[in-house]
Amino acid sequence: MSLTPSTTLDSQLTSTWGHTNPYSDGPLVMPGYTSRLWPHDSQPQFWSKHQVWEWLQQVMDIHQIDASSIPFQNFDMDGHQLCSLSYQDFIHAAGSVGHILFHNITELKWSESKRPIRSQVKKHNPRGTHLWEFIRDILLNPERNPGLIKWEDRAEGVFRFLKSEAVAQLWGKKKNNSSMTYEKLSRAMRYYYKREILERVDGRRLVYKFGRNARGWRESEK
DNA sequence: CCTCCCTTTCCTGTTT
DNA sequence: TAAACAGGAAAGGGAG
Repeated sequence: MSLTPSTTLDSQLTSTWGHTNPYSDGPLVMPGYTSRLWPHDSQPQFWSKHQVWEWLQQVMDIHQIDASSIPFQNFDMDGHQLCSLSYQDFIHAAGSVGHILFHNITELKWSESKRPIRSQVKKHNPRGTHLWEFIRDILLNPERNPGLIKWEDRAEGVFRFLKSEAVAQLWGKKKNNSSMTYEKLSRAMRYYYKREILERVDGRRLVYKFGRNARGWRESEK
């Protein structure tokens, strides 16, 4: 087996991710999906902006609501700000979805005071983020992931891998598998065609398109 | 212990 | 020629 020299990948990842502690500042590899939690993870008032965004994605997924239903930019705030919003604030920010969000965050605040470690965000997807969700989250965090994957057609959900091996290494890191390669990652991607999580894009290398069963990637409506 | 689901690994062949 | 793409086959492994 021949692999691209790891030094190349290391430098790609290092330049992309820097040396920040992945558990301290809006990690892409989400703490809620890994086995170890730290106390603040379950306390909404201590969430970072990224964690608020992560929570939004989760609630939308759980309720099978498309991400285009609410303007995510209205929730560009940290956990402290989120927790201070009134019911009316939620309705103003998210319309009919507002009451679902308000209910959810209220429950989280409540349950936190009784079972500090468990939160409902964690319960939903204990097996961890699936590959397509991992890819989606990279795409939705351009400021944290410059140059890994890029939208080709934002509205249609078409995207292209720019640093395929770097993404594979990152995926491997999340799965604690240092031997992950794009070759193997792409096989998993191809299985998504049948499930219509991805649609085939012919003739364009490293290009994929989200399918009807992929949720949470659409641009927010204005 | 078993089953289900989602990969992961490996492979052979094809295409760009 | 190297890198991607195509899928079959089978193993891995976590969750229930």
